Amino acid sequence: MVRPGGRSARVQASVHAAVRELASELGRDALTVPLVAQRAGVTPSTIYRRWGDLQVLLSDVAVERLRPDTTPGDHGALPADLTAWAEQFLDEMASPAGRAYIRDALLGDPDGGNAGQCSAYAAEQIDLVLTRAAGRGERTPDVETVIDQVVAPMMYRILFRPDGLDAAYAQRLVAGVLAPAGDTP
Amino acid sequence: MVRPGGRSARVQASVHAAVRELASELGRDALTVPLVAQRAGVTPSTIYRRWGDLQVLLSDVAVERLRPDTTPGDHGALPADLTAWAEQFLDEMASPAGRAYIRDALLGDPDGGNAGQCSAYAAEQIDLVLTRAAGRGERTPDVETVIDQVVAPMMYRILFRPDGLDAAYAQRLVAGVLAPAGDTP
DNA sequence: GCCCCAGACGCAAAGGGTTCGCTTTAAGGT
DNA sequence: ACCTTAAAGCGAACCCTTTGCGTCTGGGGC
Repeated sequence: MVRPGGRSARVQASVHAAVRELASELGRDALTVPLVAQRAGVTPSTIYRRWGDLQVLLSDVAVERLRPDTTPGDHGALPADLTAWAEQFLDEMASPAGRAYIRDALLGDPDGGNAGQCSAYAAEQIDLVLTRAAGRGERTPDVETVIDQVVAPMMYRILFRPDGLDAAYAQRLVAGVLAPAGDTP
Repeated sequence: MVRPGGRSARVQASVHAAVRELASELGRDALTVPLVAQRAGVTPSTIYRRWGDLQVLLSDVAVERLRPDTTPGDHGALPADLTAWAEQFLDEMASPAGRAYIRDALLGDPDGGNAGQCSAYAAEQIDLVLTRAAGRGERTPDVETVIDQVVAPMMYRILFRPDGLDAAYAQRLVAGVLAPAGDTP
């Protein structure tokens, strides 16, 4: 059990900070548990006991970094809102840093909880955009539909086909999910 | 440079075989480089030099296992062909073993080549199904469209949302990509 | 406000995985 | 048949990982 205000919390914060610092100083591949422990002012065994593995620790830190830090902008209409969000999402996730975080989040993930959290972040953002549009009286697709037809294709290509991803692709996906019926010849 | 018929090829085959054997005997998590090396009749340093890392080696083996071993069945019509293929794909990939292979393939993948190979396998199968349908005179969607709207959503859910995946989901995705226009109220 | 106890951390040693320089072998070309 | 070169074998040093035990923090009960 993690005690929110006690020593455990201090150790966790210190270790997470050490990971972020060292990752930016030495590069992600140079990280080792003893190195992180030293920077955090902690013994390696503490990290091994709490996280079990460097990959699990990196997964934890990655999920923190994948949490969106801004709410989707309001451009007055659903197509503009969703397009802007998708473009920003793709831009962040397709970058080398974004890819590394996604891989780390998926990697050291014993029960799939971290990956599920990432998906939940995107779902929240989309739900916010769709709810706002519905409040304006616009017809909106389902959140699941947007995830299937916009988020999933972007993620698939980020993970499996690193080439040829740009804002135009995000625009096409959004246009596809918002098109009521076959106006994409 | 890998010499196809020489000692390098024998070593590679021997190491790959050792990984498969030990993975089924001891479990995937019990694998270590020295263990694999001993079973393969090779020194550990050989594996480290060639693959650099246990994860890279596992990625190599995983891609081999993700290669489809059967050609998609011919059911006489595109909807039936594509549905059958998607159901089988989802079934194989969503299983615990399939998930483990996908993770391994993505993880130890320095340049993204292995992941790209996985995607290429699926694209080949889909292209075969679509080409056959086009030969019958049926109207067919683009391969890229099928990947975006069928393969990508399945993969996304396999990786990020381990729950609630069944054949019905695959059927819905295929129905969606084959529907000419908004007949999914 | 004090005491108690479960859980977490520090410490240190043993074991095993990883790296690296050097040597040896084998495949392919001349 | 010889030469060139890339890859594998070998061994030692280094570092990461694991584990048991003692100590300490901090929350809950009295």
